[in-house]
Amino acid sequence: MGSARVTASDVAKAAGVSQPTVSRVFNRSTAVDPVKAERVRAVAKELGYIPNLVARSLNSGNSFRIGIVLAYLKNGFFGEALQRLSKALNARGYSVTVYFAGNRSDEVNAIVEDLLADQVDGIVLASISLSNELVTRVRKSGIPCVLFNRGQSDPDVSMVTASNFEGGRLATDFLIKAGHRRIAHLAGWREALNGVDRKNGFLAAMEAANLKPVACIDCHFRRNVAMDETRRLFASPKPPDAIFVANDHMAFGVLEVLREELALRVPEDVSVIGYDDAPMANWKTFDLTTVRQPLHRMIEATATLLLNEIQDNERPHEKIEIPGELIVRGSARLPEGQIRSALSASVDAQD
Amino acid sequence: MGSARVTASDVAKAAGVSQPTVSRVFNRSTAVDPVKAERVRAVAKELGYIPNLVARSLNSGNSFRIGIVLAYLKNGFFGEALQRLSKALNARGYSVTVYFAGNRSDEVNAIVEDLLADQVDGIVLASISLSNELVTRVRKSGIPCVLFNRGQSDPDVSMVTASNFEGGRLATDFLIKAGHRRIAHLAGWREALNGVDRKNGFLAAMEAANLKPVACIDCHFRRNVAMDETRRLFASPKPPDAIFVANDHMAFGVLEVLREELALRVPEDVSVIGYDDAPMANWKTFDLTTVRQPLHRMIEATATLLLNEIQDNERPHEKIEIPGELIVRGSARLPEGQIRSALSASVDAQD
DNA sequence: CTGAAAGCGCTTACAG
DNA sequence: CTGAAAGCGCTTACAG
Repeated sequence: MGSARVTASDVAKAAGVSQPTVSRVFNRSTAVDPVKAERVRAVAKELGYIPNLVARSLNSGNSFRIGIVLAYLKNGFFGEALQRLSKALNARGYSVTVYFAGNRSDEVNAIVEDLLADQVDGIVLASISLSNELVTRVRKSGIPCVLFNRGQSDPDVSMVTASNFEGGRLATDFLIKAGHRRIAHLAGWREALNGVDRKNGFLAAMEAANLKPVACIDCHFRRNVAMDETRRLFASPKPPDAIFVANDHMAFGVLEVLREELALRVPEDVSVIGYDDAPMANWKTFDLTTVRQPLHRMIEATATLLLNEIQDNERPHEKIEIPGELIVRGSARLPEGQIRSALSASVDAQD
Repeated sequence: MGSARVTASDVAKAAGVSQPTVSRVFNRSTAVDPVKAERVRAVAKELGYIPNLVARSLNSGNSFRIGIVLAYLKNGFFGEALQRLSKALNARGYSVTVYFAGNRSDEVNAIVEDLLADQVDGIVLASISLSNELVTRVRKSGIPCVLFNRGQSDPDVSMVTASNFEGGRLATDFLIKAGHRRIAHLAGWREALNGVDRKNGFLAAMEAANLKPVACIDCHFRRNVAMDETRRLFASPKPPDAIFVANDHMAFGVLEVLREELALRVPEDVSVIGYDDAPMANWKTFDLTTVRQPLHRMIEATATLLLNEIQDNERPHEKIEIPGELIVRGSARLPEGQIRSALSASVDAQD
């Protein structure tokens, strides 16, 4: 219970070897006589010895800890991302410490100090709404860092994003092919490349089809704003007949306004497409056609990229774009001849 | 950039004092001559010195890290809990490392080893579905530990829960007062005291009113199971006219079945009450009457309890119950004369 | 393959 | 108030 933890020296004494030999058995840096190694392992197990990672950190210079900085976790997407990232990094021998950052300048300072004090080996910046100041400060620290799902034009950082431009185009093309001509876009946040790219994909698709957007409005990725803008759109003389929304979270709000307040039918009166394929998107309540963020592959790419940079600090920065996929459900009209994905039913398994 | 980190010795040299003096300035263990202290701080700032917490850990025996063990983060409740807990502990000088535990025995072993290797000062076990084996192993490790929102009958651990029994009674009384007589309960998970207490509150309220439950079914806190059981209930000759559901996540599924599949009106045909006041409960789409978990106070209690145990390992274990609150929205009929809470509109602010 | 030695960057008695 | 010294539990050249 309160008894002092077993150390390598305790094991060494009990096994009749030197402490460094015990160390070698556990970090396999050098070959050890198999017989002795076996004995050490047996004694260690008996005594309940577990190497102290703090001590290892101090002289190896590696803490085997990764800091992940988030803005909030209400959006289920980031919760899942955190869980998967944590598992992926654990599997590679790292533990994950979380830091929640507001956007106030003093908070940014505090977070950066914490990351440095904690000696993390690498950092994942994982929320769209993290300030550029934070990114800059982290870069200056020299600690390897990857932006997850948060593009930035600055070429001097590694990042992993979904191919948001392509996704925006995919969604918009789908609406156009279904015969929609009056299409609006409720966009993300102009400060986040993420949303900007989706918007640009939307605009490109519209232009290619010679269509003018009914509207294209920055909603800051906020549900309430998207709901207000929807009300406004439908208060106008010529409302849209289709809306591409920059993420699912906002799209759920849009659906609510359309159905509950405006008594419109979806998709008969209005088609709606979201972005993310959040866990709730396949609930019958929403049945949302959306662009899936390939989370699993994004996480793997992030973990791999980060560990590569940790191993080789001189490594050039990389940008990895993971292509998305349109998940067809009931909230948007189908193009001539197209049938629904068979996907929606199978995804709910884990909840 | 790649340059070596500034150490206390560097600062000492530049400030013309000894290294321990620098240390004293930063950990305020002993008084230091104010003039020198000022000089040290100035030099430290100039050189960008930040004390290395890993080194401090090694000899102080405190890592200033807390491990929080979770099962999953899809449920927004835990995401928010994690965020708040992290902030609360950060404010007290601790960083938070996350560990995701499955229920397989080998996973449990791995997690416990990781927690020990990482030298966390304390542990929060924060998911209903964590195995008892994990709890036992953690307790045996002697590391201070608090169960968050996961009751257990074993008196030998500290825990913080909402008063689930009271909450269950509160919800059920409300239904009874509104005139319901055919009430069913879709329960949580018999292995989790959490759900069991809610169920017992339900049963107590029913008995006090001389009512027999139409049904009382274990749904494992799983949305899909709750949906299936709802279908089954309404396929029976005498279905319920009110359902108390053990958490909001399941209640959302119940509402979906009632409205979309069975074309029933809520609350005219059936009243529904959930539990948690999850962020989505106040969306018009759901408008769910529910028992709010007082998350903020639960988090504060958890942080305080844990730090108390860290400071005094001999401290007797405590169980803290935080009373809940019924949030009245549109999914349940109102008792004679009662009016809706004015709350639902004000909560959405942050999303 | 292996032990003695030095050292990672701090904290903390111990003298003064 | 402050410096010299020892030590936290490991890893890693260095000899052998």
